Amino acid sequence: MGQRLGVTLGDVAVLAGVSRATVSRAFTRPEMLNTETVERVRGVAERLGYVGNQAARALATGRFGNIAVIVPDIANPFFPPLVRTLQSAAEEADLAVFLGDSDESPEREAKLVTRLGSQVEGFVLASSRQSEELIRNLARTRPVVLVNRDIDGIPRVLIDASGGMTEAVMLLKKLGHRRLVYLAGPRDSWSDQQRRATLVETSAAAGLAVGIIEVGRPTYAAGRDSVTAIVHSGATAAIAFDDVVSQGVLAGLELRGISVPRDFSLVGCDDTLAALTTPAMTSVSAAAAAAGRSAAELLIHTLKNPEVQPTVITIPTHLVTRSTTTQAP
Amino acid sequence: MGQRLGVTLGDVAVLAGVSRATVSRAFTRPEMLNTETVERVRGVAERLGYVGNQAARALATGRFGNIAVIVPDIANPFFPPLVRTLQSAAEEADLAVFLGDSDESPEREAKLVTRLGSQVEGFVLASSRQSEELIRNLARTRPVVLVNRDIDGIPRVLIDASGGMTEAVMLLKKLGHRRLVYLAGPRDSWSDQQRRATLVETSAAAGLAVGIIEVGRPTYAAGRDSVTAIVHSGATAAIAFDDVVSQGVLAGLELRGISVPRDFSLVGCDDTLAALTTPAMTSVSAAAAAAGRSAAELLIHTLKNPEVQPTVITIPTHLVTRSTTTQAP
DNA sequence: TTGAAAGCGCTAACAG
DNA sequence: CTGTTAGCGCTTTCAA
Repeated sequence: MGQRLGVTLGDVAVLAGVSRATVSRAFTRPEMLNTETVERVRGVAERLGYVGNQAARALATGRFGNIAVIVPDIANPFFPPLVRTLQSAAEEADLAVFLGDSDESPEREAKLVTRLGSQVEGFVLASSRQSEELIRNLARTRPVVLVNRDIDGIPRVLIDASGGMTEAVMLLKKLGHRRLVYLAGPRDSWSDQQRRATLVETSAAAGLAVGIIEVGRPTYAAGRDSVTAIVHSGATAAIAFDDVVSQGVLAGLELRGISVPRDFSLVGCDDTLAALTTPAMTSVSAAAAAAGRSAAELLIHTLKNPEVQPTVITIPTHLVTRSTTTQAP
Repeated sequence: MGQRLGVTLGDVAVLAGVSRATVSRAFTRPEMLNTETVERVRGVAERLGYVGNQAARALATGRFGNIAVIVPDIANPFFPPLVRTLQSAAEEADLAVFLGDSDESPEREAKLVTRLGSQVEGFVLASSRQSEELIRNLARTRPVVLVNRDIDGIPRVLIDASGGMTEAVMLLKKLGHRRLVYLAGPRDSWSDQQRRATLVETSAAAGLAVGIIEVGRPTYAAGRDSVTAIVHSGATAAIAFDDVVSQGVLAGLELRGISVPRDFSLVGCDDTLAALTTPAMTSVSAAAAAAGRSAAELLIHTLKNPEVQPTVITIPTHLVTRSTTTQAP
């Protein structure tokens, strides 16, 4: 059996000379009670250091006061700002947040979801790698908000990279580049699919050739190691899935004595690291912090109004031109 | 009253033709049961999609199956790798993890702790900004593991920067620098206190002058803005509280036309960003990922053996020499 | 405005 | 090996 581990509502009740129901109400429905009763009860509670037991409350109400955010890789610089604002917004609504890192694996993501499912009000799935079916099933159970995943009928916030990507292609064309490569990210990432598709279309429309190099998991090392393939491709400019990859490419290029932007132009994505490198990278903006806040607000709103139509919030992007793009050699 | 929101243990029980206790045991103590009973029960559970209710379990056992990790700023690149390994290790022990971001505020940290206190087994406080007293009180309640905070009697993992710092001072001396500055971080950070103290001592011993510039919250902007003070100080080399600050300084210096390392030498700390910059920064190593894993293991171990002596794990550091340190001008 | 009592879903003695 | 029973701490009808 569970053993007592702190001050309980009952303790407060006896000391305040009221019933347990009254103590409960003093916190959850003070307007039902005599003002002085509320004050007395709260005073006693304070003195005793009473902290409500969430588990018991959850059991009684069916509400947990928790949400979960799942990300593929918290070490990828895109996610920390997102998680940060998310948690901050959640805190304001008195929600605690579980963090799950799926390590880019759909299976681990699914496991996290079931593990957390029994103690959260709702989920924010950021860049979910799971199948649409699984996500739909989950969403039937409880509120789900997606970030950078586009599933009809489920509330979501999408960072629409197509704007920035298109600008990038146009810029590169104007600079005289004829042959580009896209350093593609994880295949089950919606962001990658969108970026890839935009790039292919826009390049075709602009009359530019575009090769695709799969780097898989978007890491610095993967970017650096893709340089061989880049050189092989004969391209004079590259657009990377994200800034981490892009930064790896930058390093790999320099390692080979290929100077950026003199010999080669480079565009990143997400603008997470771009301003920090030397030369500062041209990158597509991505407002991860804003996305986190929107996701939290969307979830909280859905929690309160379960019947609302699924909303989709689109965050537009643009190209931030810095020093890694210039005239084709 | 709470309303049923899913398949309960009772549902499984009737369908499997056993008591609820048996269903419970089929999951928590299968060795007590007939193998075939276990299989039958689990089969039924599976078919029904039964997922145990954590709140109820927690209420009955007093155990929650959750831990919390609190960080001052998840967007600071030191923490994501730490949180990542922490969560991964926790997952292996079937513990879910709450993430709290205190935004460098002791008050918010305290609030998070009380908010989460009623649903976690234990805490990992990373770079806690709280008073020693509060932490001691908390530790009386439930297991607490500290990261980069040195409180006697509480299990902790400390990244000991003194090794790397000392090497840095020695290197700079050898390179002919006579006057250094330390770009100091948050005052209530143990790491800062340790780095500051080491630097002052070592420099004195080495016969070098060392100025201290407070940058407060360790951000890129703060680092960049500290350059005026650096120039004023007359120093020829700087050691920064962390790589974020250091990177800001690097940018600020370049902005003023001060070339690193030609005109000025720079050492970062934590080695989070150092390898990524151009020029690559000399920095003190810091193994955040290892710290996260150790912290998780320490907490899990404490959870299982409540009576053990408080352990302290010290992670040594060293200087990683790259390109931002050279002969004094 | 307050109290009594039932119950949320699960676990753990204690019997058998 | 399995069932019965009594809670874990809280909320919420229902009555007073």
